[in-house]
Amino acid sequence: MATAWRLFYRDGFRVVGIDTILAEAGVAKMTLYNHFASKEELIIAILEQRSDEFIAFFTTAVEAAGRSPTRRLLAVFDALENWFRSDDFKGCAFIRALSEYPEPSHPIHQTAWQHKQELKELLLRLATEAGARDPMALAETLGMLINGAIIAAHATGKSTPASAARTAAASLIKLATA
Amino acid sequence: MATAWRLFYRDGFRVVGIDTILAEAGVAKMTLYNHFASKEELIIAILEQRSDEFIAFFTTAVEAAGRSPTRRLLAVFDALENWFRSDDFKGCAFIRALSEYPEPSHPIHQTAWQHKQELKELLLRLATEAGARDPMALAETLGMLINGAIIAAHATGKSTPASAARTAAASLIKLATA
DNA sequence: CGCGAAATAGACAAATCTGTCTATCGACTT
DNA sequence: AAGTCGATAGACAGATTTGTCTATTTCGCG
Repeated sequence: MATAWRLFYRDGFRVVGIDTILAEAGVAKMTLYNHFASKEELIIAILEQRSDEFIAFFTTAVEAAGRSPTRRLLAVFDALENWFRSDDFKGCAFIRALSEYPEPSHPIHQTAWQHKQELKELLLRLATEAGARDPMALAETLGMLINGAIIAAHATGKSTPASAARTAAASLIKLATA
Repeated sequence: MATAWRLFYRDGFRVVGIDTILAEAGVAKMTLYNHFASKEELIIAILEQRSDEFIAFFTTAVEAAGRSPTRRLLAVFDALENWFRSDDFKGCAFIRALSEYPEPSHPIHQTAWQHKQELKELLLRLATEAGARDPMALAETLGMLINGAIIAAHATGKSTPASAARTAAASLIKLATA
């Protein structure tokens, strides 16, 4: 699964074949198909695993930011910047999965979107902590800002979209809690 | 090219084969390859064509919004909502192209990103008109908001992200021009 | 030590992919 | 009316795709 993740994230879900993954991982084909019924199920399992790791990554950053609700919210954007700076950053696998499987009813599309919803729930909790007038609206707005920043960082290869998003987020938080 | 666009947008660039497009369009294979050297070139030509149409779509909406700079900026978000409401809306083909060809140096990736840059330049002009203190920063922030809204609208099938983004945009514009 | 379960290599099916090539046909122009 | 240029159908190459099947080997555990 580690090999599958690496290749999928590097090149894309559709373009990477089962054979390539198996050859690189040194695993026989039947071993894979004894654990997963199809490539689709493998992708879903990987996305679910990565979703947990990702939420944990942000949660850790939030917890390390102390108790100030605003600071905790902004910690998400600082974590974003660190992520953008990592060498193998190639955008968000979930956004990319949404795009590679554009049909909203597709299981992979839904799994990817579920992750985005979970992240929005984290933002919702933080927005509520911060005493926002409309926490749901604030969470959704910040979520959109985050996804937009990820796309910009991916295409440009720079981490600057994170701080731009952070600045905007700070303004929006201030307005929403004033 | 119309058929190619329809199928690519409906199902994805990688998943739709040349043969499928040709069969549906009633065009011979050599005709295609006399005009384009490869599938990649076809995709790039389509993206460039759609980019022009898209910029025109937003420009028209802006011009129809009158002369108030703020209203003109917000007209972009109203146009967004109309777009989300259309029946065959399946997200942004350019974001999807960025995801399907995740390598930033890939010609298709670059073409798709170029469109996003052109849209940002439109926003930059409007932000300058509006007298923003840092027009570039405002344009980039609004651009991120737009891309985030597109993703949310695609995954949920609803047009509500447009108005959420519009509200946030209105706040940010007010702050940036105060 | 031996048994059972799991992993392995590798052939195989059946379909699909992009791109090339040839030979025929049709339409437009001079 | 003849010649030219482009479109067409369709075969073809060569590679690749997911998933199945079989037969062998390896490993862990009692």
